[in-house]
Amino acid sequence: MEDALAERLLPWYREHRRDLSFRRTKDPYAILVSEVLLQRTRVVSGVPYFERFMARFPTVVDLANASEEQVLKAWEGLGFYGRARNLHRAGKAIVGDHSGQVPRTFAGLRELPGIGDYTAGAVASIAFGERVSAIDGNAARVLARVFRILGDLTRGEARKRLVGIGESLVPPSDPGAYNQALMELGATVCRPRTPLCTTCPLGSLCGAYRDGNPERYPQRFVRPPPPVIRVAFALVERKGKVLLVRRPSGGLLAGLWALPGGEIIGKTSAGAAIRESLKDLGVRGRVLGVSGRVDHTFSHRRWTGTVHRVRASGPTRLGGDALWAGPKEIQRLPLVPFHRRFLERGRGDDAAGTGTIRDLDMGEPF
DNA sequence: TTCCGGGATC
DNA sequence: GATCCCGGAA
Repeated sequence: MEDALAERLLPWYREHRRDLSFRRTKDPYAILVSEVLLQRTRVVSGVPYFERFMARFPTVVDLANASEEQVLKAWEGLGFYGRARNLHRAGKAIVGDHSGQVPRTFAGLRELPGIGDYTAGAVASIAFGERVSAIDGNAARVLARVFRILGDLTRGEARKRLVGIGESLVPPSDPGAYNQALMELGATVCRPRTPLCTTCPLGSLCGAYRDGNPERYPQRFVRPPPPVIRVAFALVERKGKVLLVRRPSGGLLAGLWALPGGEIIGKTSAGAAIRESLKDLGVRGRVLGVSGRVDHTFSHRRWTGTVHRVRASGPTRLGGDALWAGPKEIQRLPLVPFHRRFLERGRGDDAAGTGTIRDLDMGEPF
């Protein structure tokens, strides 16, 4: 079985692999970028980001010299923004501690921020030919089916079995192609639902296929629906500019610029919540009405609520984490993706279809 | 509209 | 064990 898998996988891969830009490079830095960028991200949605990222930061020195804001801007829309910050830190470490050379071993790569077992294995095998495994979700699904691994593949005994089997199968020659082949098979043939077993190069090497129940693997576990959290944001206008605040450097949407506002605690009204957050920023004004709705689901919580137009009055002195943004800044800054549409729609009259929010003290100046 | 899949960190 | 997003499929 050991060699049989690789022997079937490699010819299949040469024939069927998708022609993707990140597969055309041998530059270890580019491979590292692509692997971080594809963490928890589908290949098709990651590719345009990869191309833009490499155009923007062609070398690790360019990345290391960039500001965190510039890196975040290139990441805007991809999600899991901690990845961007970690990749930036990794770039600085490569330049600062490794003479600008990407570490050539699994162990060396594993030390970099944002590089876990998967990414270290992928870069070590693909860029440097080290015989290590790289088991992403696609590869895990293939192995779970071939070897009929039951249980939760992310932890415990099932995880151990998966990793043990995965490591034992990596061939000494071209482990990078082998790892990519396994992942590619999972992505395109051994799909989560309705796998294309009739065209699979593994055929009856696969235990689940022989049993006639490939979809039984890997086992799925119920994911409880995320808690719904009320939010309210303010679209504050003054002299054609809009008020933005920088989100904290840790946590949700870390480091992105956003409309002021956020989660609402308890029974506070949306209007009151907005007045409160603007008061904290030293901004005075009046809430005019609702200009849109937010309904956005993250990994672990769901935001639902409203965006309110606010007319600011009087002068304001803003700190470093707040600014009045004109069109130029709106274009240049990394923004919360689902806030951007409110800014680009411009001054937007109170949108129809959002329903009228009855907030009796709405128009009060504050 | 809901569901689901895809790694790392602390 | 809890935190961190998005887009395509259903």
